Amino acid sequence: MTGALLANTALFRGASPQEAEAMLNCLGAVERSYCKGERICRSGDYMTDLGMVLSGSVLIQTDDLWGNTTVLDKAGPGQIFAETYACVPGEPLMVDVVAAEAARVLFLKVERVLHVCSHTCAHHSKLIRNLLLLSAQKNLNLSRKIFHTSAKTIRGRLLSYLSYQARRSGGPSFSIPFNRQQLADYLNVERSALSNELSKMQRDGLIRLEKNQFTLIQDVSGLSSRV
Amino acid sequence: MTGALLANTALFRGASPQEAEAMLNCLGAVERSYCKGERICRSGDYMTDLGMVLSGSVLIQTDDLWGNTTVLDKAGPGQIFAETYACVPGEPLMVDVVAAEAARVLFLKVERVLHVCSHTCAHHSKLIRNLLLLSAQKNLNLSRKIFHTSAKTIRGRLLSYLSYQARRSGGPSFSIPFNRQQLADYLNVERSALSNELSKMQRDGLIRLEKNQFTLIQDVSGLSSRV
DNA sequence: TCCGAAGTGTTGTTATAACAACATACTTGT
DNA sequence: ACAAGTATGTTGTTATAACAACACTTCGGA
Repeated sequence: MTGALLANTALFRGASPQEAEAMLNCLGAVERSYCKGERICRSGDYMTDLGMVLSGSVLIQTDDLWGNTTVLDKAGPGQIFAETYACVPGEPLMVDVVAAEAARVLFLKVERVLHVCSHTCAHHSKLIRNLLLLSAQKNLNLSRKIFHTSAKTIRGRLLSYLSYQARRSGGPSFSIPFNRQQLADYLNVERSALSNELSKMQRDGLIRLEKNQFTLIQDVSGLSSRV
Repeated sequence: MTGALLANTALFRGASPQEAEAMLNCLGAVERSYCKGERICRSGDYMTDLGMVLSGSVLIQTDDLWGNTTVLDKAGPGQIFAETYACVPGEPLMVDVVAAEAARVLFLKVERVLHVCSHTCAHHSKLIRNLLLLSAQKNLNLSRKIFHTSAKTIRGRLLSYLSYQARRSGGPSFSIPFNRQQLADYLNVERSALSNELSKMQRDGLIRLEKNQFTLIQDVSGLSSRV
């Protein structure tokens, strides 16, 4: 029954529902259920398994030195978490994982994922490639975030981010997947300061915006080519 | 002759020099030489190969919207670069790679790395695991940098970074692998402001420092446990 | 239709970091 | 031992973002 769900995940992509389900044995799969708010992994834990959300959702969060909790990420059905830590033995978890709502989680032993057991597991090697792909993609996302937050000013960060979105959309007009608060969090700035700067940029004729729809004006001749 | 070098790299770890060299055929290896300053990869390129530095060194750098060049990383003999992009088809390079000095670079087709060719390649599957490990490690490094630069104040960033270093060293005294400028770059702040804040923190009795040797005072009772 | 909640924009004040400029170490080669 | 260069710390000024407080808009129920 979980096979159908698994076959649709990025991790098991390429396997049929039957094949996916059949692999679970090799992978030391264990399923657990959690109540809303329950802690699934705790900062400092050493992970030997990666987690895959089967139902509900989990939050990846961290408490800073002063006890403020920040949500870093959210994983829903079919998405995996803690896989990075599980892949690097001896590296303690730097975050907490808690259930955002009632959730079922499947834990897979990374050791078993990485070492092809026998020829009965047809898609095992595809599984490893999928995991590498996920890791590389996460890598790029992290790099991009660092890239977009490296500018000192809010305007600089916005231009970096918006230029990227424009390039990715293939034109000067595009919409972004964040609301203002989320964009502020992503760029690591204050929401109200962000709103303020967006207004100024519109007044300065750099952009036009309507809700989440942006247009980059003045394709800053000569600048846009490289960045 | 390159076998001995290869066998010592993180990517080929586990293979003997002979085995490593023998694998090069399967991997579509091509060696290229570059003069100092020569551009090896250009922002926007689509990578099908990962690069491994055989000799010399290369810089991973980026030009921002205003043309300022920032060095993001440096790769020396045995280290690889652009592997993340090569692992995610269709994702254009966001950085430039240039030779920091005269350099020889080995390019390996990621497609060939990921797909085990035949049983003659004994360590091919180990190679994939090595690549995944490298990717996961890079991931953690990026996450840590984001983590340490998420605080709004310089002091907050320093406390985050220094607490981590203390935890990792297993005690309140430790030395760091950065000079002031490098630390400032890492934390994304101004060098002189960093120096200033370090002095203040010492005056405030939070830390003691002597060159790159730090001691965290007042193991901030109650706070340290989680972070 | 009205209410409340969430999202967004605006403004003024305050805290903070960037910046510039310089003084003081500390290296390193000759 | 000296000079030149690099690294680091110090200070005052200025630019900028955080913060707080509020007005305005959507939007989705009740």
